Amino acid sequence: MTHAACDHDHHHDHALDSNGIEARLAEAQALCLAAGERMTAPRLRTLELVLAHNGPIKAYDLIDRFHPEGAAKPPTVYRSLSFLEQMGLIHRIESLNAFVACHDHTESHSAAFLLCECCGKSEEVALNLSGITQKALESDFKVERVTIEAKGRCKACR
Amino acid sequence: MTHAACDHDHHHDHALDSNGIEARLAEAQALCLAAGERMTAPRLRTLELVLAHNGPIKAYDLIDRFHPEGAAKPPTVYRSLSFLEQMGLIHRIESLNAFVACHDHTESHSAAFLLCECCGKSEEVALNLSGITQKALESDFKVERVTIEAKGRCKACR
DNA sequence: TTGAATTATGTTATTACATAACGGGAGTAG
DNA sequence: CTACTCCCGTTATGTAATAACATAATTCAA
Repeated sequence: MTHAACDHDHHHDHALDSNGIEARLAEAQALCLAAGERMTAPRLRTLELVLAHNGPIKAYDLIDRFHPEGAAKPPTVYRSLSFLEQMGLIHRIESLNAFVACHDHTESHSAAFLLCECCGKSEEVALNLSGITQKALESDFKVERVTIEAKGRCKACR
Repeated sequence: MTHAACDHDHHHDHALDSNGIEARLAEAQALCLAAGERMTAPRLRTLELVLAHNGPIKAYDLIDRFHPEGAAKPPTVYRSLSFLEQMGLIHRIESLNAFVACHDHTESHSAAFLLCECCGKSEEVALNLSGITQKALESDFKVERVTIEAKGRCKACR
């Protein structure tokens, strides 16, 4: 982790082990199958790298890690990321220019994120959108997507 | 406006006239004076351009417009933008990589934005943060800043 | 099962967004 | 006056994302 604005260690990890990743990849494949979409090799590889990283990861880090030796070309990864995002398998974090695996497949698509500026990890929380929905209504504004990102310090980094 | 994903016109404007801009610039100068900060020429020019634009504007558009002839250097504008943001005079819109003048000097710094994908304009709304605050509390997460951006269609573009 | 349409990938190049680093000048406190 | 701090101009580079076009894989209908 290259985030350290502090001196403590950042090993309060929940990283998925390889079994966990395999399981998530299998779920993702099933989901695509059900949706009539193709989970191709580069898409799967991209998702694997996102899952393996413990927190939001940058597109160019994915590009660097994509092949055992040498980097991928940017469009390969960016196209995969777009697809995965459309499928609801990952989220883009706007305020970080980064991507994180979706951890809440259940809900009505509007997640919020708690982003630790110290350790770089994120927590996805389901949020009631009533506030912004109400304001939009008052302005006769039709909301399509909502981005909610809170930056600060997580429990372990306080 | 180069946003048109539609064919109607986008002249539902509230652009400030030059008097309005002058007034806002004077306010800004007063605010800096009160804060013991310097409102220098490049900062004032940057703010002027942001105010003159009717909606979020990109840094490189500011760079292009900075001088009557020829562009400014990026650091000139980015430094000014940082300063203006710290002073609460402008907001950065994360999901657009763009900047907009702050329209609500009164409140406890957490604005939300309604961003029209059709005409490119934004509306700043004051929002109660109870939802995310509550979630953060549950996770023992210390929130520093919150980004809330809703994309969709404004009243005039429905 | 062949071939046309669609969808996805590979590749090159470019565009867009943002900051590092350094030298110099203007304001200011001792 | 001078040391200090803050800000600016400039060059260079770093980082993020997409345009455009060629090729390959998959699908589906005839």
